[in-house]
Amino acid sequence: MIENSKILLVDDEEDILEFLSYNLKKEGFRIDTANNGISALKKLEKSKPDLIILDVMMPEMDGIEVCEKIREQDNFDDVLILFLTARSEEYSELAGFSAGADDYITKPIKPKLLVSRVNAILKRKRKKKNDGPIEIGDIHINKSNHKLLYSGKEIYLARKEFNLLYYLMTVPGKVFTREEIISTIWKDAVVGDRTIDVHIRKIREKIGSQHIKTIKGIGYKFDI
Amino acid sequence: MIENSKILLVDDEEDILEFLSYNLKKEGFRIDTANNGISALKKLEKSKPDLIILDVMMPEMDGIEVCEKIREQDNFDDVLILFLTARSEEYSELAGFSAGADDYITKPIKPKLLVSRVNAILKRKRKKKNDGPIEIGDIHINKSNHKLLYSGKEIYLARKEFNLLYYLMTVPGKVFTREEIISTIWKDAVVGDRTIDVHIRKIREKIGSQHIKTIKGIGYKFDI
DNA sequence: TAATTTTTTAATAAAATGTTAACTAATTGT
DNA sequence: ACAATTAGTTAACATTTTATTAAAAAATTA
Repeated sequence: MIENSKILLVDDEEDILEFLSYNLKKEGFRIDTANNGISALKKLEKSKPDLIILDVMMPEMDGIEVCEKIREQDNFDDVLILFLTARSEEYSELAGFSAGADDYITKPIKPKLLVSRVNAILKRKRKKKNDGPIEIGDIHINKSNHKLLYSGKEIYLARKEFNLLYYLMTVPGKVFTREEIISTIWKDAVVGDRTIDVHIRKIREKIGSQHIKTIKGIGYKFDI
Repeated sequence: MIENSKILLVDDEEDILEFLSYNLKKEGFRIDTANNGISALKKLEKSKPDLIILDVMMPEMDGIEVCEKIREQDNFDDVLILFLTARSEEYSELAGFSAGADDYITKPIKPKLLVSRVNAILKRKRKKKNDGPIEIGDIHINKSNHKLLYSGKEIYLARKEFNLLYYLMTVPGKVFTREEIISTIWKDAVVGDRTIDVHIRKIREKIGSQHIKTIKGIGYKFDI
């Protein structure tokens, strides 16, 4: 998926467009280019990029302005925007973020860094979606800092345990089938049914079994 | 810090409260709401938000007035205030700033822009506040003179070590993922994961390992 | 430029986590 | 009640992730 992502490059300097293009194409990205803000805004509709790499310094319409214009539109809410800035322009970091940028890279651009940043940002996009903190009764679970509070005290869960409990807590009361659980917690691995049981057991060991109910023949649910 | 920030939303329209709430919770913010100025002022004390998002147009007491009332109080000097205004109300921008607002967003609200504004404004606050010295228990770290005091005696850390420790200490208790660490400490180079381990080890060598905890599969945190 | 320090990497050891298999216990349908 | 099915438990084993070295590379200082 990441390799197939489409990227729109916007810069007034042809050299830089080529440099970026070359390095990103090599990684398997699909590339469109524009050499000014106006043209970028026009191309958006057709190109439907996943990510826009935008030079801050451009004549006529600067990157910040282009970014704001994009964010004003309804249909490009989730396009990612990455700024290119000169190293010195400290100011543009904050200005860029408040205009709605997702990240920035400083020039001079190092190919390796560019690629890893682009990969990271695209990966993050798909991950983010649903991982806000959840508070149910006495249990607070927070994915962003991997913390579980149970009656106010912190309890450590290993990663799989944590993800499993978090998943069950996303919809309290709903019975998650084993199939559902496996297909979200074990995205790219094949595991046996007993494996889930073992993890459930470990969770129960730590937070008691009053909240996690077994629905025999179906699956598990988190109950208040 | 940013992910865990608490935000108080104040609007008389239930729809908007819900819309804001949904989009900000998704990003990991803790949310409180109030549907008028009076109630907001009451909730302030208990809620202790980092940021207040305030609709300008509300019946009875408008946002400007609420903002002024907040700024009159002593204990909410550093709470951030962000206004929601209709696009047309040019006037309210000025009035808002002179009432003590930190930024404003025009309706209709674009989720992506909202989130990035909120992040930007919180980041700005943190930068201002937190580039200074941090004291946690026995450890004093000061970026401006690159000094670390541990139980009163000075300990020398190389630059990367220092920056890494400082970064972890900005939000004690928060687990920083390797990704987060790399994208802030290694802004301008691509390094392998083992590199972090080595730096962590060197820090532990100097200040002991009771404070810096490994959360396997996730990252590291500084604990009191 | 040489010397020194810092940073990164690579190889390997250690530790924690994750999975399975074999067995037991509980529940369900007949 | 009794078989059949499903879940729970445990400990061994496999896998993944981190810790530790030492040494190479890069950056800094003298």
